[in-house]
Amino acid sequence: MTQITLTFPDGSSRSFERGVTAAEVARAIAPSLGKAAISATFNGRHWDLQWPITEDGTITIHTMKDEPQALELIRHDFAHVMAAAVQKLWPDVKVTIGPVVENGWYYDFDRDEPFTPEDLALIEKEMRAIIAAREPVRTEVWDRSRAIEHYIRKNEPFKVELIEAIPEDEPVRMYWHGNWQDLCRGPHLQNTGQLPADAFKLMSVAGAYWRGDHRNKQLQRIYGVAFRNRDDLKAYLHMLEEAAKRDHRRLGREMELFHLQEEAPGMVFWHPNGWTIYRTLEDYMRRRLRRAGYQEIRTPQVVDRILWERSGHWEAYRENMFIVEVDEEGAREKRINALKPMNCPCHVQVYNQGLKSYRDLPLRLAEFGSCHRYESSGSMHGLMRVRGFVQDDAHIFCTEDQIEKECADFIALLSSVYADLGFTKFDIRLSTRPEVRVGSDAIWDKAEGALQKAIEGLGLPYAINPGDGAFYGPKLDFTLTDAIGREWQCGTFQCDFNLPVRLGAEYVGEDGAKHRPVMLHRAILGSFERFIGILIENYAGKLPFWLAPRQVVVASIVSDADPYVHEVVEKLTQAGIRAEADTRNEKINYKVREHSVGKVPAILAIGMKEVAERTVSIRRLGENRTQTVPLEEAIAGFKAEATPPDLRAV
RNA sequence: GCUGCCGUAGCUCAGUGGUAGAGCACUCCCUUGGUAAGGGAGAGGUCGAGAGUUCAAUCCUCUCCGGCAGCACCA
Repeated sequence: MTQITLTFPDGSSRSFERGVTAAEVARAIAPSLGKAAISATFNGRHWDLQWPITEDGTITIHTMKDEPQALELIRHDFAHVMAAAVQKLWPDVKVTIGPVVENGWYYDFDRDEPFTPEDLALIEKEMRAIIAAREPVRTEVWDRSRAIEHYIRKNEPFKVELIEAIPEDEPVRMYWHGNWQDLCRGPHLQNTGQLPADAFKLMSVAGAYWRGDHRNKQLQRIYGVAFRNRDDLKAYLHMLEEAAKRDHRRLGREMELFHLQEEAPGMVFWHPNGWTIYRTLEDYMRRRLRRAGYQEIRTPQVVDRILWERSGHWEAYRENMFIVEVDEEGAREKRINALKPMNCPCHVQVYNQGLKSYRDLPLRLAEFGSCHRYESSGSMHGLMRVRGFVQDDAHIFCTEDQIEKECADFIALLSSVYADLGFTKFDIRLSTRPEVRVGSDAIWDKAEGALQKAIEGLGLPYAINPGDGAFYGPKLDFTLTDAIGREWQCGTFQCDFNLPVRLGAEYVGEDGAKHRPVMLHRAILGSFERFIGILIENYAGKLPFWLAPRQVVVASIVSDADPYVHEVVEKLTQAGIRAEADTRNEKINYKVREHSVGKVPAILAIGMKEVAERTVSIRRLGENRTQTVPLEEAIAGFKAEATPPDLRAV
């Protein structure tokens, strides 16, 4: 018949005429809901209020209170309103796509002239005008050929391409915001007046390739952010400022950790403070690896191209390698070497020395391997992406049957290391066989199964990325979440069926015959440089005591206290604490401020009272109260705190 | 690598077709001060590099180097 039954979230249901719109349903429930409604979810799909409903189903009416739906609509409508504003200001600009992204949206335009910051201000003004005009939003389904013709006539080639890519069985939908029309899946608000004119901001313009492919035309992408109200926008902008304050490039300078300069782009100059963090972390990792059954090795930085040809890197990776030519007078021929971009081929060389027995497996070779990669200029970023870096690398040579155990042990180690370094949440992603690959299906089955069983055996959740494995084997990626919710892929565990073949790695099995070992590439931190960048940002520079480069500064309040200050520093130093004296001719306020800015975890202020009582007055970073304790007690406390987590008594 | 923006004192930034300025930091002096900047004085720059236009370029143009944002890349 012409009646349909709609079921509501509370389980109740009502019948409506076929073709009823969600807007009408909302009004039927309550006039107030009719006014507040912005969209509806019908049978699991987020949809416009104005779209006719023609079948039974479950329906949820959304209002601005439903944050996810409200934000999706707001941001999506803003994308359209922005595009409308741009075409109003510059009618010959071609439109492409404008999706909702985290915190806002972007829209890609094709325009010869670049958009300037002044243009952004103009666009924002025009957008406000469109919002103020309360332009109605409407939608229609168009015949495919009509839509294509329409866009050919309007000279919008990108839209034509988009329509052509829509699957045949999907409708081609058009939306209008006032007179401005766009191809769009929806859903949208009822009118532009529903947009919060004071809760959006255009952030930046940047180049972006059409459909993300660098062979395509580069478009101009305008990014905007939008929220439900002004306060949310302000909170977001404030969060951005806070994030900028914990930028490791800025903190690296303020805390005198490292610097970068033109003559060595992407290569880190570590200063004493930064290098202290680095070595503390390296010492920690060395202990953890040794206890986990790894043997540390060291292999050459500069290696003849012949080895890279044999490993296959020369062919596949040459563009990204630093090439070293020796221009020796009288040399018969010029040898071409490369700075190693990775350690694995060298590790196979170590493995290949001497005949290996199955009794030697698994053999775990670790190296804090210094690598160089010629990263493209645009991709470098502080410590996070550099050209010279050191990996906490190791390769495990094992049999196929040992993969699962090695994988499980690795994940346990990684999890414990992350926890020690302050990261309790991490995700695992399993990448399985790609179309182009080496190795038999049997070995892929076995390896993928081993990885899967290892994770499941530990009871950990994981996601699968089908087809995303390397050509040489399946892999696990480990992504940790930092203090402000950002995710960083650091750890990796990769099976490799290729390199042992290419470089001729073998072992003698129980049967007396020669076999290929499987090679497992694995890293926990990834690179020391990047991981230290992540640590700095995670802790906003306030590193845990054991990692802090300067753990204690002892500051005199009056110069008569200087001898005692030096005595305190000496005692702390003897106890293994990284302590410094500050006996400068400055007031204690000045010293406290400076060392607080420098993120020193503990400042000891010494006046004549402390000298007389042989105590110290401790001020901890971030606290503005002090505690006066006997010197020996303070030293014992700091000593305990300075102990790395893996060396603490349980 | 691509698009856009940027490069002036150690840092953060202002500024002008006639060879430069602030705050902080630095040095010295005064000050010995009890928990986030005490006061005064001084020193400090080939205005990223090169070429061009001009009587004259830090400023305008071009090339290069580096940085920032995004895109692409990260085997």
